[in-house]
Amino acid sequence: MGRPASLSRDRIEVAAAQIVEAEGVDALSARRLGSELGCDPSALYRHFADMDDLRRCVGDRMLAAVRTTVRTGEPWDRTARRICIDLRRTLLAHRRLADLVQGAPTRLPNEMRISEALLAALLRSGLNPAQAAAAYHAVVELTIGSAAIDADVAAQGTRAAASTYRNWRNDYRRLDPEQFPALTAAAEHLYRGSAADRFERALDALLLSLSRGTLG
Amino acid sequence: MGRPASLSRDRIEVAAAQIVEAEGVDALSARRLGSELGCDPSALYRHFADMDDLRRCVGDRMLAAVRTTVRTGEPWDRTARRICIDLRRTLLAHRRLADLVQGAPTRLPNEMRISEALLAALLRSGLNPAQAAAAYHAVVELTIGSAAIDADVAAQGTRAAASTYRNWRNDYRRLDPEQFPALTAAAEHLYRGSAADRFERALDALLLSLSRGTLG
DNA sequence: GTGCCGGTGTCAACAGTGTTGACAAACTCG
DNA sequence: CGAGTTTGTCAACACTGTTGACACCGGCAC
Repeated sequence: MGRPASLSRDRIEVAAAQIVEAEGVDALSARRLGSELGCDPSALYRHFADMDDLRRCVGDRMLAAVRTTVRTGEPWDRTARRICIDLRRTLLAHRRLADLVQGAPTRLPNEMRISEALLAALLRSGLNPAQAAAAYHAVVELTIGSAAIDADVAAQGTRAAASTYRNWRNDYRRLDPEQFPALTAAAEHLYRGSAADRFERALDALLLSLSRGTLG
Repeated sequence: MGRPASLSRDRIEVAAAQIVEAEGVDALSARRLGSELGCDPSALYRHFADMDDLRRCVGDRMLAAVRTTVRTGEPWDRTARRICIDLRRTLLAHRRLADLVQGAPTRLPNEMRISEALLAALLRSGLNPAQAAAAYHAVVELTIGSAAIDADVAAQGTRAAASTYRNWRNDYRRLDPEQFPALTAAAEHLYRGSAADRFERALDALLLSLSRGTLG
Protein backbone atom coordinates (compact mmCIF):
# COMPACT_ATOMS: atom_id res chain seq x y z
CA MET A 1 0.00 0.00 0.00
CA GLY A 2 0.92 3.63 -0.29
CA ARG A 3 2.13 5.61 -3.21
CA PRO A 4 3.93 3.39 -5.74
CA ALA A 5 7.70 3.69 -5.48
CA SER A 6 9.61 4.95 -8.46
CA LEU A 7 12.86 4.70 -6.54
CA SER A 8 14.38 1.69 -4.83
CA ARG A 9 17.57 0.98 -2.93
CA ASP A 10 18.82 -0.96 -5.90
CA ARG A 11 18.09 1.70 -8.49
CA ILE A 12 19.73 4.33 -6.30
CA GLU A 13 22.80 2.20 -5.68
CA VAL A 14 23.23 1.53 -9.39
CA ALA A 15 23.08 5.21 -10.24
CA ALA A 16 25.43 6.06 -7.39
CA ALA A 17 27.90 3.41 -8.48
CA GLN A 18 27.86 4.84 -12.00
CA ILE A 19 28.68 8.30 -10.73
CA VAL A 20 31.51 7.01 -8.56
CA GLU A 21 32.80 4.91 -11.44
CA ALA A 22 32.80 7.82 -13.85
CA GLU A 23 33.80 10.78 -11.71
CA GLY A 24 35.10 9.50 -8.41
CA VAL A 25 33.57 9.33 -5.00
CA ASP A 26 33.80 13.09 -4.45
CA ALA A 27 31.24 13.64 -7.20
CA LEU A 28 28.65 11.62 -5.31
CA SER A 29 26.26 13.97 -3.57
CA ALA A 30 22.57 13.92 -2.80
CA ARG A 31 21.79 16.63 -5.33
CA ARG A 32 23.90 15.09 -8.06
CA LEU A 33 22.33 11.71 -7.47
CA GLY A 34 18.87 13.24 -7.44
CA SER A 35 19.37 14.95 -10.76
CA GLU A 36 20.69 11.69 -12.20
CA LEU A 37 17.65 9.82 -11.00
CA GLY A 38 15.22 12.59 -11.85
CA CYS A 39 14.04 12.97 -8.30
CA ASP A 40 14.42 15.37 -5.44
CA PRO A 41 17.57 14.84 -3.34
CA SER A 42 15.53 14.47 -0.20
CA ALA A 43 13.75 11.44 -1.65
CA LEU A 44 16.94 9.45 -1.04
CA TYR A 45 16.36 9.68 2.67
CA ARG A 46 13.30 7.49 2.31
CA HIS A 47 15.62 4.64 1.34
CA PHE A 48 18.86 5.32 3.22
CA ALA A 49 19.44 6.65 6.71
CA ASP A 50 21.93 9.23 5.47
CA MET A 51 24.56 9.71 2.80
CA ASP A 52 27.13 7.72 4.77
CA ASP A 53 24.78 4.76 4.80
CA LEU A 54 24.30 5.08 1.07
CA ARG A 55 28.03 5.35 0.49
CA ARG A 56 28.72 2.23 2.52
CA CYS A 57 26.20 0.29 0.49
CA VAL A 58 27.68 1.50 -2.77
CA GLY A 59 31.11 0.59 -1.49
CA ASP A 60 30.02 -2.91 -0.62
CA ARG A 61 28.37 -3.26 -4.00
CA MET A 62 31.72 -2.56 -5.61
CA LEU A 63 33.35 -5.24 -3.49
CA ALA A 64 31.38 -7.67 -5.62
CA ALA A 65 34.37 -7.56 -7.96
CA VAL A 66 36.49 -9.45 -5.42
CA ARG A 67 36.39 -13.15 -6.28
CA THR A 68 36.36 -15.59 -3.44
CA THR A 69 35.59 -18.94 -5.04
CA VAL A 70 38.32 -21.41 -4.22
CA ARG A 71 39.82 -23.14 -7.21
CA THR A 72 40.11 -26.89 -6.89
CA GLY A 73 43.43 -28.02 -5.49
CA GLU A 74 44.53 -24.48 -4.76
CA PRO A 75 46.77 -24.32 -1.67
CA TRP A 76 45.58 -22.09 1.16
CA ASP A 77 48.24 -19.45 0.70
CA ARG A 78 47.45 -18.99 -2.98
CA THR A 79 43.81 -18.43 -2.05
CA ALA A 80 44.61 -15.95 0.69
CA ARG A 81 47.08 -14.15 -1.55
CA ARG A 82 44.60 -13.93 -4.38
CA ILE A 83 41.83 -12.56 -2.19
CA CYS A 84 44.05 -9.89 -0.67
CA ILE A 85 45.46 -8.78 -4.00
CA ASP A 86 42.00 -8.70 -5.50
CA LEU A 87 40.66 -6.75 -2.55
CA ARG A 88 43.44 -4.21 -2.75
CA ARG A 89 43.04 -3.79 -6.50
CA THR A 90 39.31 -3.29 -6.14
CA LEU A 91 39.77 -0.70 -3.41
CA LEU A 92 42.21 1.17 -5.61
CA ALA A 93 40.13 0.86 -8.76
CA HIS A 94 37.78 3.57 -7.62
CA ARG A 95 39.15 6.81 -6.29
CA ARG A 96 39.02 6.84 -2.53
CA LEU A 97 36.56 4.00 -2.49
CA ALA A 98 38.62 2.72 0.41
CA ASP A 99 37.16 5.53 2.50
CA LEU A 100 33.69 4.17 1.91
CA VAL A 101 34.41 0.78 3.35
CA GLN A 102 37.08 1.75 5.83
CA GLY A 103 36.66 1.67 9.55
CA ALA A 104 34.38 -0.71 11.30
CA PRO A 105 33.24 -3.89 9.62
CA THR A 106 30.06 -2.97 7.77
CA ARG A 107 28.57 -6.47 7.89
CA LEU A 108 27.30 -5.93 4.39
CA PRO A 109 27.05 -8.97 2.07
CA ASN A 110 30.23 -8.67 0.08
CA GLU A 111 32.38 -7.76 3.03
CA MET A 112 31.07 -10.82 4.86
CA ARG A 113 31.72 -13.01 1.86
CA ILE A 114 35.33 -11.82 1.61
CA SER A 115 35.96 -12.14 5.35
CA GLU A 116 34.60 -15.68 5.33
CA ALA A 117 36.71 -16.74 2.36
CA LEU A 118 39.93 -15.22 3.70
CA LEU A 119 39.46 -16.67 7.15
CA ALA A 120 38.59 -20.06 5.67
CA ALA A 121 41.82 -20.06 3.69
CA LEU A 122 43.83 -19.27 6.81
CA LEU A 123 42.10 -22.04 8.73
CA ARG A 124 42.96 -24.44 5.92
CA SER A 125 46.63 -23.71 6.56
CA GLY A 126 46.50 -25.72 9.76
CA LEU A 127 46.47 -22.77 12.13
CA ASN A 128 44.11 -23.09 15.06
CA PRO A 129 41.16 -20.68 15.17
CA ALA A 130 42.95 -18.21 17.48
CA GLN A 131 46.00 -18.10 15.26
CA ALA A 132 43.88 -17.86 12.15
CA ALA A 133 41.93 -14.93 13.58
CA ALA A 134 45.16 -13.12 14.46
CA ALA A 135 46.52 -13.85 11.01
CA TYR A 136 43.30 -12.56 9.49
CA HIS A 137 43.63 -9.25 11.29
CA ALA A 138 47.27 -8.91 10.32
CA VAL A 139 46.65 -9.60 6.66
CA VAL A 140 43.65 -7.31 6.44
CA GLU A 141 45.54 -4.48 8.13
CA LEU A 142 48.37 -4.78 5.64
CA THR A 143 45.99 -4.85 2.70
CA ILE A 144 43.92 -1.89 3.83
CA GLY A 145 47.08 0.04 4.69
CA SER A 146 48.59 -0.55 1.31
CA ALA A 147 45.41 0.58 -0.39
CA ALA A 148 45.09 3.65 1.81
CA ILE A 149 48.66 4.75 1.16
CA ASP A 150 48.56 4.18 -2.57
CA ALA A 151 45.05 5.52 -3.15
CA ASP A 152 46.01 9.01 -4.24
CA VAL A 153 48.83 7.98 -6.52
CA ALA A 154 46.92 5.07 -8.01
CA ALA A 155 44.12 7.44 -8.97
CA GLN A 156 46.50 9.20 -11.36
CA GLY A 157 46.92 6.14 -13.54
CA THR A 158 49.94 3.85 -13.81
CA ARG A 159 52.00 6.07 -16.10
CA ALA A 160 51.64 9.20 -13.97
CA ALA A 161 52.20 7.09 -10.86
CA ALA A 162 55.57 5.89 -12.13
CA SER A 163 56.62 9.47 -12.75
CA THR A 164 55.43 10.52 -9.30
CA TYR A 165 57.44 7.76 -7.68
CA ARG A 166 60.51 8.80 -9.66
CA ASN A 167 60.13 12.35 -8.42
CA TRP A 168 59.90 11.16 -4.85
CA ARG A 169 63.05 9.10 -5.19
CA ASN A 170 64.82 12.15 -6.56
CA ASP A 171 63.57 14.24 -3.68
CA TYR A 172 64.89 11.76 -1.16
CA ARG A 173 68.22 11.54 -2.95
CA ARG A 174 68.70 15.28 -2.83
CA LEU A 175 68.25 15.48 0.92
CA ASP A 176 71.12 16.48 3.18
CA PRO A 177 73.05 13.25 3.89
CA GLU A 178 74.12 14.59 7.26
CA GLN A 179 70.58 15.04 8.45
CA PHE A 180 69.03 12.11 6.60
CA PRO A 181 71.70 9.45 6.15
CA ALA A 182 69.30 6.51 5.87
CA LEU A 183 66.83 8.19 3.50
CA THR A 184 69.59 9.33 1.14
CA ALA A 185 71.30 5.95 1.27
CA ALA A 186 68.13 4.05 0.40
CA ALA A 187 66.61 6.74 -1.84
CA GLU A 188 67.11 4.66 -5.00
CA HIS A 189 65.07 1.83 -3.55
CA LEU A 190 62.17 3.72 -2.03
CA TYR A 191 58.95 3.62 -4.02
CA ARG A 192 60.74 1.44 -6.55
CA GLY A 193 58.67 -0.55 -9.03
CA SER A 194 54.91 -0.71 -8.82
CA ALA A 195 53.00 -0.35 -5.61
CA ALA A 196 51.30 -3.65 -6.39
CA ASP A 197 54.66 -5.43 -6.48
CA ARG A 198 55.73 -3.91 -3.20
CA PHE A 199 52.47 -5.01 -1.63
CA GLU A 200 52.71 -8.54 -2.93
CA ARG A 201 56.20 -8.99 -1.58
CA ALA A 202 55.15 -7.67 1.81
CA LEU A 203 52.10 -9.92 1.77
CA ASP A 204 54.20 -12.96 0.93
CA ALA A 205 56.58 -12.18 3.77
CA LEU A 206 53.70 -11.82 6.18
CA LEU A 207 51.89 -14.96 5.03
CA LEU A 208 55.10 -16.95 5.29
CA SER A 209 55.69 -15.75 8.79
CA LEU A 210 52.10 -16.39 9.83
CA SER A 211 52.07 -19.92 8.46
CA ARG A 212 55.05 -20.71 10.65
CA GLY A 213 52.83 -19.98 13.62
CA THR A 214 54.66 -16.82 14.57
CA LEU A 215 51.54 -15.50 16.19
CA GLY A 216 51.58 -18.09 18.96
CA MET B 1 56.93 46.08 4.92
CA GLY B 2 53.20 45.96 4.55
CA ARG B 3 50.51 45.91 7.17
CA PRO B 4 51.75 44.25 10.37
CA ALA B 5 50.66 40.65 10.59
CA SER B 6 48.46 39.63 13.49
CA LEU B 7 48.30 36.08 12.15
CA SER B 8 51.12 33.66 11.41
CA ARG B 9 51.38 30.09 10.25
CA ASP B 10 52.40 29.08 13.73
CA ARG B 11 49.56 30.85 15.51
CA ILE B 12 47.06 29.37 13.09
CA GLU B 13 48.46 25.87 13.45
CA VAL B 14 48.34 26.05 17.22
CA ALA B 15 44.70 27.12 17.22
CA ALA B 16 43.84 24.47 14.65
CA ALA B 17 45.58 21.78 16.67
CA GLN B 18 43.60 22.81 19.74
CA ILE B 19 40.33 22.48 17.87
CA VAL B 20 41.26 19.07 16.51
CA GLU B 21 42.42 17.97 19.93
CA ALA B 22 39.21 19.05 21.62
CA GLU B 23 36.54 18.29 19.07
CA GLY B 24 38.02 16.10 16.38
CA VAL B 25 39.16 16.86 12.89
CA ASP B 26 35.63 17.30 11.56
CA ALA B 27 35.22 20.41 13.67
CA LEU B 28 38.13 22.09 11.92
CA SER B 29 36.78 24.53 9.34
CA ALA B 30 37.85 27.88 8.04
CA ARG B 31 35.01 29.70 9.76
CA ARG B 32 35.46 27.91 13.07
CA LEU B 33 39.17 28.60 13.00
CA GLY B 34 38.55 32.24 12.09
CA SER B 35 36.21 32.77 14.99
CA GLU B 36 38.74 31.13 17.29
CA LEU B 37 41.49 33.43 16.09
CA GLY B 38 39.26 36.48 15.89
CA CYS B 39 39.83 36.97 12.21
CA ASP B 40 37.96 36.51 8.99
CA PRO B 41 38.07 32.98 7.58
CA SER B 42 39.48 34.23 4.33
CA ALA B 43 42.55 35.61 6.10
CA LEU B 44 43.78 32.02 6.46
CA TYR B 45 44.34 31.85 2.74
CA ARG B 46 47.12 34.42 3.09
CA HIS B 47 49.12 31.82 5.01
CA PHE B 48 48.02 28.47 3.58
CA ALA B 49 47.22 27.46 0.02
CA ASP B 50 43.92 25.86 1.05
CA MET B 51 42.37 23.99 3.92
CA ASP B 52 43.99 20.74 2.86
CA ASP B 53 47.39 22.35 3.11
CA LEU B 54 46.54 23.64 6.57
CA ARG B 55 45.27 20.23 7.64
CA ARG B 56 48.44 18.51 6.47
CA CYS B 57 50.56 20.94 8.45
CA VAL B 58 48.47 20.44 11.57
CA GLY B 59 48.73 16.70 11.09
CA ASP B 60 52.48 16.84 10.84
CA ARG B 61 52.64 19.05 13.89
CA MET B 62 50.87 16.31 15.83
CA LEU B 63 53.40 13.76 14.63
CA ALA B 64 55.85 15.58 16.87
CA ALA B 65 54.62 13.23 19.60
CA VAL B 66 56.32 10.29 17.90
CA ARG B 67 59.72 9.76 19.51
CA THR B 68 62.56 8.72 17.28
CA THR B 69 65.68 9.09 19.41
CA VAL B 70 67.52 5.80 19.58
CA ARG B 71 68.30 4.62 23.08
CA THR B 72 71.85 3.51 23.61
CA GLY B 73 72.36 -0.17 23.04
CA GLU B 74 68.83 -0.64 21.77
CA PRO B 75 68.66 -3.39 19.14
CA TRP B 76 67.28 -2.39 15.75
CA ASP B 77 64.03 -4.29 16.06
CA ARG B 78 63.18 -2.67 19.36
CA THR B 79 63.69 0.72 17.77
CA ALA B 80 61.59 -0.10 14.74
CA ARG B 81 58.90 -1.60 16.91
CA ARG B 82 58.82 1.39 19.20
CA ILE B 83 58.55 3.87 16.34
CA CYS B 84 55.71 1.98 14.66
CA ILE B 85 53.77 1.56 17.87
CA ASP B 86 54.26 5.21 18.73
CA LEU B 87 53.23 6.28 15.26
CA ARG B 88 50.09 4.19 15.37
CA ARG B 89 49.18 5.43 18.82
CA THR B 90 49.65 9.03 17.76
CA LEU B 91 47.54 8.56 14.67
CA LEU B 92 44.79 7.08 16.80
CA ALA B 93 45.07 9.66 19.56
CA HIS B 94 43.28 12.26 17.51
CA ARG B 95 40.05 11.38 15.80
CA ARG B 96 40.67 10.67 12.16
CA LEU B 97 44.01 12.40 12.25
CA ALA B 98 45.16 9.57 10.05
CA ASP B 99 43.20 11.14 7.21
CA LEU B 100 45.26 14.28 7.48
CA VAL B 101 48.56 12.56 6.90
CA GLN B 102 47.35 9.72 4.75
CA GLY B 103 48.18 9.35 1.13
CA ALA B 104 51.29 10.70 -0.43
CA PRO B 105 54.33 11.45 1.67
CA THR B 106 53.92 15.06 2.76
CA ARG B 107 57.65 15.72 3.14
CA LEU B 108 56.88 17.78 6.20
CA PRO B 109 59.43 17.87 9.03
CA ASN B 110 58.04 15.30 11.42
CA GLU B 111 57.15 12.83 8.73
CA MET B 112 60.70 13.06 7.40
CA ARG B 113 62.13 12.58 10.85
CA ILE B 114 60.06 9.46 11.44
CA SER B 115 60.84 8.01 8.02
CA GLU B 116 64.54 8.56 8.55
CA ALA B 117 64.54 6.96 11.99
CA LEU B 118 62.54 3.93 10.90
CA LEU B 119 64.61 3.34 7.82
CA ALA B 120 67.81 3.77 9.81
CA ALA B 121 66.69 1.10 12.24
CA LEU B 122 65.95 -1.30 9.42
CA LEU B 123 69.35 -0.63 7.87
CA ARG B 124 70.95 -1.36 11.22
CA SER B 125 69.47 -4.86 11.05
CA GLY B 126 71.93 -5.81 8.37
CA LEU B 127 69.53 -5.68 5.47
CA ASN B 128 70.91 -4.12 2.32
CA PRO B 129 69.35 -0.81 1.22
CA ALA B 130 66.96 -2.48 -1.23
CA GLN B 131 65.71 -4.92 1.38
CA ALA B 132 65.49 -2.19 3.98
CA ALA B 133 63.43 -0.02 1.65
CA ALA B 134 61.04 -2.91 0.96
CA ALA B 135 60.83 -3.64 4.66
CA TYR B 136 60.14 0.03 5.32
CA HIS B 137 57.20 0.03 2.93
CA ALA B 138 55.82 -3.18 4.40
CA VAL B 139 56.01 -1.98 7.97
CA VAL B 140 54.51 1.42 7.19
CA GLU B 141 51.65 -0.15 5.29
CA LEU B 142 50.82 -2.41 8.21
CA THR B 143 51.00 0.47 10.66
CA ILE B 144 48.85 2.82 8.62
CA GLY B 145 46.38 0.04 7.90
CA SER B 146 46.01 -0.83 11.53
CA ALA B 147 45.44 2.81 12.41
CA ALA B 148 42.94 3.29 9.59
CA ILE B 149 40.91 0.25 10.57
CA ASP B 150 40.85 1.01 14.26
CA ALA B 151 40.33 4.76 13.95
CA ASP B 152 36.59 4.81 14.43
CA VAL B 153 36.50 2.38 17.32
CA ALA B 154 39.51 3.92 19.05
CA ALA B 155 37.77 7.30 19.00
CA GLN B 156 35.12 5.89 21.33
CA GLY B 157 37.58 5.30 24.15
CA THR B 158 38.98 2.01 25.38
CA ARG B 159 35.98 1.01 27.46
CA ALA B 160 33.45 1.55 24.69
CA ALA B 161 35.82 -0.10 22.24
CA ALA B 162 35.93 -3.30 24.27
CA SER B 163 32.15 -3.41 24.30
CA THR B 164 32.00 -2.78 20.56
CA TYR B 165 34.42 -5.64 19.92
CA ARG B 166 32.35 -7.92 22.12
CA ASN B 167 29.25 -7.09 20.12
CA TRP B 168 31.05 -7.88 16.91
CA ARG B 169 32.18 -11.24 18.20
CA ASN B 170 28.61 -11.98 19.18
CA ASP B 171 27.39 -10.98 15.75
CA TYR B 172 29.85 -13.31 14.08
CA ARG B 173 28.97 -16.15 16.41
CA ARG B 174 25.28 -15.84 15.59
CA LEU B 175 25.81 -16.18 11.85
CA ASP B 176 24.54 -19.17 9.96
CA PRO B 177 27.28 -21.84 10.25
CA GLU B 178 26.26 -23.30 6.91
CA GLN B 179 26.90 -20.07 5.08
CA PHE B 180 29.79 -18.80 7.20
CA PRO B 181 31.61 -21.82 8.65
CA ALA B 182 34.95 -20.08 9.13
CA LEU B 183 33.56 -16.89 10.66
CA THR B 184 31.41 -18.77 13.14
CA ALA B 185 34.25 -21.14 14.01
CA ALA B 186 36.69 -18.33 14.72
CA ALA B 187 34.14 -15.84 16.07
CA GLU B 188 35.46 -16.09 19.61
CA HIS B 189 38.90 -15.02 18.49
CA LEU B 190 38.05 -12.20 16.12
CA TYR B 191 38.61 -8.71 17.52
CA ARG B 192 39.84 -10.34 20.72
CA GLY B 193 41.81 -8.26 23.19
CA SER B 194 42.94 -4.76 22.39
CA ALA B 195 43.60 -3.53 18.88
CA ALA B 196 47.04 -2.43 20.05
CA ASP B 197 47.90 -5.99 21.08
CA ARG B 198 46.73 -7.38 17.78
CA PHE B 199 48.83 -4.83 15.95
CA GLU B 200 51.93 -5.51 18.00
CA ARG B 201 51.72 -9.22 17.36
CA ALA B 202 51.29 -8.67 13.65
CA LEU B 203 54.17 -6.21 13.66
CA ASP B 204 56.42 -8.67 15.45
CA ALA B 205 55.57 -11.38 12.95
CA LEU B 206 56.33 -9.07 10.08
CA LEU B 207 59.58 -7.74 11.54
CA LEU B 208 60.74 -11.27 12.25
CA SER B 209 60.04 -12.32 8.72
CA LEU B 210 61.71 -9.24 7.27
CA SER B 211 64.84 -9.67 9.32
CA ARG B 212 65.23 -13.14 7.87
CA GLY B 213 65.55 -11.49 4.49
CA THR B 214 62.23 -12.78 3.22
CA LEU B 215 62.01 -9.84 0.85
CA GLY B 216 64.90 -11.00 -1.31
C1' DG C 1 57.11 65.08 4.14
C1' DT C 2 54.68 62.83 -0.05
C1' DG C 3 53.58 59.15 -2.63
C1' DC C 4 53.56 54.56 -3.66
C1' DC C 5 54.23 49.64 -3.30
C1' DG C 6 52.78 45.52 -1.32
C1' DG C 7 51.56 42.41 2.34
C1' DT C 8 47.45 41.88 5.44
C1' DG C 9 42.85 41.41 6.96
C1' DT C 10 37.70 42.34 5.89
C1' DC C 11 33.61 41.84 3.43
C1' DA C 12 30.24 39.99 0.39
C1' DA C 13 29.29 36.60 -2.59
C1' DC C 14 29.26 32.10 -5.16
C1' DA C 15 28.56 27.41 -5.47
C1' DG C 16 28.40 23.75 -3.21
C1' DT C 17 27.14 20.25 0.91
C1' DG C 18 23.80 17.16 4.18
C1' DT C 19 19.52 17.18 6.30
C1' DT C 20 14.71 18.20 8.01
C1' DG C 21 9.73 19.23 8.41
C1' DA C 22 5.59 20.35 6.15
C1' DC C 23 2.92 19.18 2.27
C1' DA C 24 0.84 16.67 -1.66
C1' DA C 25 0.28 12.81 -4.55
C1' DA C 26 -1.14 8.02 -5.06
C1' DC C 27 -1.98 3.78 -3.74
C1' DT C 28 -4.79 -0.11 -0.49
C1' DC C 29 -8.04 -1.36 2.77
C1' DG C 30 -12.43 -1.09 5.40
C1' DC D 1 -16.12 7.20 -0.27
C1' DG D 2 -12.93 8.14 3.56
C1' DA D 3 -8.84 6.59 6.35
C1' DG D 4 -4.34 5.32 6.50
C1' DT D 5 0.25 4.72 4.65
C1' DT D 6 3.96 5.23 1.79
C1' DT D 7 6.53 8.10 -1.39
C1' DG D 8 8.29 12.08 -3.62
C1' DT D 9 8.46 17.45 -3.70
C1' DC D 10 9.52 21.84 -1.98
C1' DA D 11 11.60 25.35 0.73
C1' DA D 12 14.59 26.23 4.15
C1' DC D 13 18.51 25.84 7.54
C1' DA D 14 23.12 25.63 8.68
C1' DC D 15 26.98 24.51 7.12
C1' DT D 16 31.41 24.07 3.83
C1' DG D 17 35.72 25.98 0.83
C1' DT D 18 37.09 29.64 -1.92
C1' DT D 19 37.60 34.08 -4.53
C1' DG D 20 37.83 39.03 -5.97
C1' DA D 21 37.39 43.67 -4.71
C1' DC D 22 38.44 46.75 -1.15
C1' DA D 23 40.62 49.15 2.76
C1' DC D 24 44.23 49.36 6.04
C1' DC D 25 48.91 50.52 7.14
C1' DG D 26 53.68 49.86 7.35
C1' DG D 27 58.45 50.72 5.15
C1' DC D 28 60.94 52.70 1.14
C1' DA D 29 62.25 56.07 -2.44
C1' DC D 30 62.07 60.57 -3.78
